[in-house]
Amino acid sequence: MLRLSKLTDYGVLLMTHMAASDSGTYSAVALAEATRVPLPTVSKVLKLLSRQRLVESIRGPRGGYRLARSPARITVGEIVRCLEGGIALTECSRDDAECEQAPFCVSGNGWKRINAAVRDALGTISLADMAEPDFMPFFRLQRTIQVTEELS
Amino acid sequence: MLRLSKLTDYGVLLMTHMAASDSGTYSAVALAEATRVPLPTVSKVLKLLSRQRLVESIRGPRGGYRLARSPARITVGEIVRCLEGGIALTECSRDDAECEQAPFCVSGNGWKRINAAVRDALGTISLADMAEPDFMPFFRLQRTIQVTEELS
DNA sequence: CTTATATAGTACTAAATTAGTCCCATAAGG
DNA sequence: CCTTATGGGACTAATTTAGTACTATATAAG
Ligand code: FES
Ligand code: FES
Repeated sequence: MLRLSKLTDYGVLLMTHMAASDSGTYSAVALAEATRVPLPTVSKVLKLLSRQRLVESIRGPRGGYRLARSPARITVGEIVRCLEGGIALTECSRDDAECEQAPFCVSGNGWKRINAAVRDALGTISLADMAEPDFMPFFRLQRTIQVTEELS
Repeated sequence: MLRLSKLTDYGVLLMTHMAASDSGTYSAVALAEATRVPLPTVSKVLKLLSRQRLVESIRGPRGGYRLARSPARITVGEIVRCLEGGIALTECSRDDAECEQAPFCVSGNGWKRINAAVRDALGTISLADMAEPDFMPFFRLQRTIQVTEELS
């Protein structure tokens, strides 16, 4: 299904929640209740997010998590990359490791290009966009103008 | 990793091979040898592709598989949809089934939009593009022009 | 009509990945 | 201190995916 893991789904959900109602910091418990995601899982996801500094953590009583940057400056792509460990549709398109059957393969660069397109799509949508209920993405048009200028 | 299944990878690989050297029909055995993918697996993939009429099958001696349409008219997106059973990054974004935690969820439409972007990216790249070794995707530029015109 | 070749369908097993939970360590406020 | 909260890691269960095998069906050639 070309699916993201549930962990990633949760991650975006949690962060979007934080972006939507910005009451400063949230404890894992509070987020679990608000989103109906099981607490241990919420905890796990936030820990992962905090390692890559997508959220900041405050320990101790009155502690919790808060977004590390403003929602507009955090992209869905970053969250995906953090929780999935990269964005690569196929082995061949990973930046490291070469595919074992490269010598017999004609597809070569195609996948790399497709990946770039997907990364681009994910990298253009911010948490602020996700939190906006009637979000209509004109991101594609923005790109358009940009590229068109380059063209001429 | 936001990965496609290996089956999908194989599918694209096999069909790209058929697109590149169009010697009519290929038997599963021939394709397995050419691509170094294990025969039973090749067989499985081709069967799946044939059900959705992405390849045509000819039974009996001198039989095999061939592309159902010209390479330029088959998109990578179609192959992915066939072998992954759809293109949906999250539960919420599937056309059917509603996500169970929709009532508590703020992300709402965001995923649908992201999916549309990904689908768009996959649907714009054809087998002919994949088979082209030095494929430089101007697909985005093509879109650009298109959209720009609409803009005015 | 018989035989060899090749796909169709399906069922099954094994492997890998992912999800989810738990425990203990650490930090900080009251 | 003692309570609250995160940090890290390890572990188990569940799900998904990969791969294989077997039987049935179609067809071309002799
Ligand atoms: S299949 Fe990996 S390089 Fe093409
Ligand atoms: S998490 Fe499913 S609708 Fe938002």
